[in-house]
Amino acid sequence: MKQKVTLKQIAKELDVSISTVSKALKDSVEISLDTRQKVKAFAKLYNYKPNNIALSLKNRKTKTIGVIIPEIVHHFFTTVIGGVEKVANEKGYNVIICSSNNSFDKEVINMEMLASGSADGFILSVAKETQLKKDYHHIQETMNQGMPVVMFDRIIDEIVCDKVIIDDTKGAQMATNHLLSLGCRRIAILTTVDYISVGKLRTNGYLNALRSYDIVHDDSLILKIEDIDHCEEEIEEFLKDKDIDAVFAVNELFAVNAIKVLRNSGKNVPEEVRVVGFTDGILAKHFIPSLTVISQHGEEMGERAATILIDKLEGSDDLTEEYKTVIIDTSLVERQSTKK
Amino acid sequence: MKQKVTLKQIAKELDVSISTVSKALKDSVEISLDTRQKVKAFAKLYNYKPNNIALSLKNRKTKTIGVIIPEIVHHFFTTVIGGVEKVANEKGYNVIICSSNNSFDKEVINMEMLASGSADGFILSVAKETQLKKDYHHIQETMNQGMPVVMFDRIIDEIVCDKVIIDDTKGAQMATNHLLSLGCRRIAILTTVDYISVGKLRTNGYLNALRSYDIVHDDSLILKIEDIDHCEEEIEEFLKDKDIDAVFAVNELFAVNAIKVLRNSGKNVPEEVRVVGFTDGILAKHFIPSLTVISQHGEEMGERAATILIDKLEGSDDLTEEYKTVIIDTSLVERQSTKK
DNA sequence: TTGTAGGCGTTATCAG
DNA sequence: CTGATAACGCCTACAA
Repeated sequence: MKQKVTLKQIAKELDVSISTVSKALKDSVEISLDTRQKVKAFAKLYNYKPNNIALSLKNRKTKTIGVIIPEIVHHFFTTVIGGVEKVANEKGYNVIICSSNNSFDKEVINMEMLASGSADGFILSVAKETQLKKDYHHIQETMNQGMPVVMFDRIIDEIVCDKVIIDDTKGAQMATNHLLSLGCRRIAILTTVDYISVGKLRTNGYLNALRSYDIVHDDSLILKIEDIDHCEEEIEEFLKDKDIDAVFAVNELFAVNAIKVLRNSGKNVPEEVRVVGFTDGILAKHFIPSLTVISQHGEEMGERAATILIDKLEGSDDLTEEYKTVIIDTSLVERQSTKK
Repeated sequence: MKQKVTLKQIAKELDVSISTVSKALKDSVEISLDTRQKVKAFAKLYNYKPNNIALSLKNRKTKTIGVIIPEIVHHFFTTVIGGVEKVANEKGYNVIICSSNNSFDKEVINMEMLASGSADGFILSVAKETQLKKDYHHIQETMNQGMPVVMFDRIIDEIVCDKVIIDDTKGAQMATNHLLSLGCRRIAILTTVDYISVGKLRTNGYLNALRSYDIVHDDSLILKIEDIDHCEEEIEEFLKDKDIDAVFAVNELFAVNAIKVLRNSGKNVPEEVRVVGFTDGILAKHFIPSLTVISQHGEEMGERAATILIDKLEGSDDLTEEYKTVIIDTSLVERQSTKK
């Protein structure tokens, strides 16, 4: 079992110095054509590849991006990762992905681990627990150490850094407006508890839309779901005997469960109740009826985040004190769940 | 913007030598209690963290596992990753994930990139293209360089290494048997083209099951789908006017589309046609009717793969020439799509 | 045209 | 008890 070949070994075999080999491999004119060819042939033969670790140490950069997300088994996040990977690979960067599993502690551990030499910068969507706990020292610290951080989707207002988000409020407003424009007036919303930033914003969008139609919102039509694992029960309880003509759900799962519950109680979607969801995932596309949703364009988010991060990484270190917040457009994808 | 603190800096500040600092931080008895405390206090204050890169270089290992999968936006694979991350993190390993996007070239590039210093070993599920092309030099090479590789799910028989798979044949047989035991006799199969290893195996399982019931298989009931993006059309064309009482689909998407097509042509699932899928994902759980499927226990696969890899990484380098193939049990998850 | 030396951050060995 | 030195693999300025 042969080990990896190093410059040193090649040098010894060829009886030249290490730096000669190094230069020859870079086609430096300092080295005679003859030696160059000899070295390169030898290197190819032994399948020489420079050791990334050594390069990282020398150059004080790893050429890898750390991505930390709340859940890896989640279509939206993997879509974003797809976007990140795409531009990262184009620009010669590696991507390390860690999931915090929505745990504050795991987020901190992962971040510190990657920050101590494994990554040059971060793309981050914070854990639920972090949003609840409001403890952001780990993020602040890695930024203080000079590593750029780009947050996306679940961001933290108090932290000053680059951000890529969608306008959740506007998206929710768009969704609700769509229902209103179809004539719906008693629109229920299935949302999350307030400490989830995106849930709160989407609730606000819903309220805005109602207001713009001069409708006074009815608190009994608002369900803030605490436990996503038991959302079906919560939704069932909530929708029971409720007089509504539409549902706006802040994610796919809530939307699908709403349809299920409605159907079980004899109400058809979209004929009697229209449903709009948020996030354009697998379920939305393949469910019957297929779901009208607000698409977040996850891949684009990932691409933008990666572009910003890499620009910062490669830009002159001086003018880095500018932070931008990019807002990705959402769009309404009309499908069967709101058809006439 | 303060930079990361190094031993050197601490040493200078405290006016001691680098090695004293290093030892003090490790609580070496060589160092006086006094100095130890001083150093540690200072280190804490400046939030010193040893630089992973330097450690990697020194120790000749990175403590990270490279995972290469065909698609990141895929529930099964992310489930597996979840399992890998779980045991990796427990054992102090990092996980780098790269997707090959089912491209041979990207698989090679990613593998070489990670192999040249970024990872100590690999967990790999090969790209479609690689299976088609049958070019495995990159895998063989990284193994030759002494890096262990564990393959899972989409494996390559010709490569000798550790493997974690399910018994696809048996799983498919179980699925088909279930349909047969319910009295179905004209069972269609929606499968993939043969070069996808798992597709072929599942087809075999289907055939085995029929054989065990002394049923001669009917080629007109076998659809090998080429283009997964247009599977709905293919399925529609195929099922049109077909006299069947059950469908076995080798993945969720095929199953869901089958149900859709059947319903559109006026056949109810499960009343008139029963459907079984493979892979227990989001769709299976939430579709209406919910899908009876063969569960692959992805998380467990990931855990096993990671355990095997880490054992190999940490085991004595001598007795590494043993390779095992772990077969994870599949199980039938009964849901509505096969209910009476 | 080639080689030497120093350094990236750390640890281990050995000398003081 | 403390410190100097070498080494991990690579690169580069500066000799020779």
